[in-house]
Amino acid sequence: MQRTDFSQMACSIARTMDVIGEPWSPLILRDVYVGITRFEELQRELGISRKVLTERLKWLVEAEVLERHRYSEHPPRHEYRLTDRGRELCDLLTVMVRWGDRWLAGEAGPPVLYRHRACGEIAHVAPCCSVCGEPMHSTDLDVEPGPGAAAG
Amino acid sequence: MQRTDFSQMACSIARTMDVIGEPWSPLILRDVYVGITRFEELQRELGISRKVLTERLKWLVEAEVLERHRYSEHPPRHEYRLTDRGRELCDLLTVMVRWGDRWLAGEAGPPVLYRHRACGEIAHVAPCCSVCGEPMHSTDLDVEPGPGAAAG
DNA sequence: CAGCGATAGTTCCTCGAAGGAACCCTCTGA
DNA sequence: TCAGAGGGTTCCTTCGAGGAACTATCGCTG
Repeated sequence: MQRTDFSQMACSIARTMDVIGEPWSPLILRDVYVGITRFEELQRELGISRKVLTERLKWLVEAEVLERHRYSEHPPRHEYRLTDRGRELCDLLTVMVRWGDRWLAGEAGPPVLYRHRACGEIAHVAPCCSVCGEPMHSTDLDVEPGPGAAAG
Repeated sequence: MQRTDFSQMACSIARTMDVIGEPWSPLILRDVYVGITRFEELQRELGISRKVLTERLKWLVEAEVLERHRYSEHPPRHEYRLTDRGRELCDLLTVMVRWGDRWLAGEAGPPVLYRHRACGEIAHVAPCCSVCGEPMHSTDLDVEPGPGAAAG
């Protein structure tokens, strides 16, 4: 996709960006998430070039974020579905939404609102600590080498 | 940067990807976050082309995610710092890390561990509801049009 | 059974962005 | 006065994005 190979870097940000490191992929995932699952629909909705859409879908299927599912044999028809991996990527999308809403939405306000089914309220996502449950921001973290760190 | 203009779309994912929708920007932010703040350092650390680094830094400064700060008059020397906007983008990076750790780290395990300063434990970020505090995944959400939705 | 439309791509062409190497300028310290 | 670091800029090549046109299969309708 891009010239540099980010997938081999010892960094989970780089490896994630290797999968969705251009703007169309997250938008494709968003659309699949809301039920726009077919090639033609996606192309119309996004206004993406058919060529690029073909490439991205192939890439996302290879990355096991989407799967291509045949829903009709005659004629052969496909739809794209989120895998578990893909569904968890959508959590990342909700965090993107939050940042975009906060810093880029401007006067008009957020284009979309999210209602948390569990509590019934309009809400946004907040980053919390998996251990203690308290808010967890990048400024609250200390970084340490992990088992997969490059040999030093 | 890319040919299509994502900044004008009525979607906070698109607008966010307009800012960091290629792999280098998140890596630059990560480095600035951990204290690698100068052009030469960044270039060496990332292995990025000087030309592309120049472009990305300019772009991130324009997007008000970084600011260029002169720390020496004679000779003129600069460092790049995170703005508030940028610091909040780092929260997004921690979520990317989490996904990458989970799905792309493989046998070796995560390259980096994060210790939550508040509780002292190695932890990862978990998406929670800003209202009720319970876990909030993309599958727990209902989507509604917001004030900034395109006229329909 | 001819023609049309929907689905799902593929091919071709052009232009801009990525990568890399080389070059430039300023200032400092030996 | 010359090497070296900091911080870029310029130039060249190649690859990917975007867009338009083309292909192929099947179902429906007149």
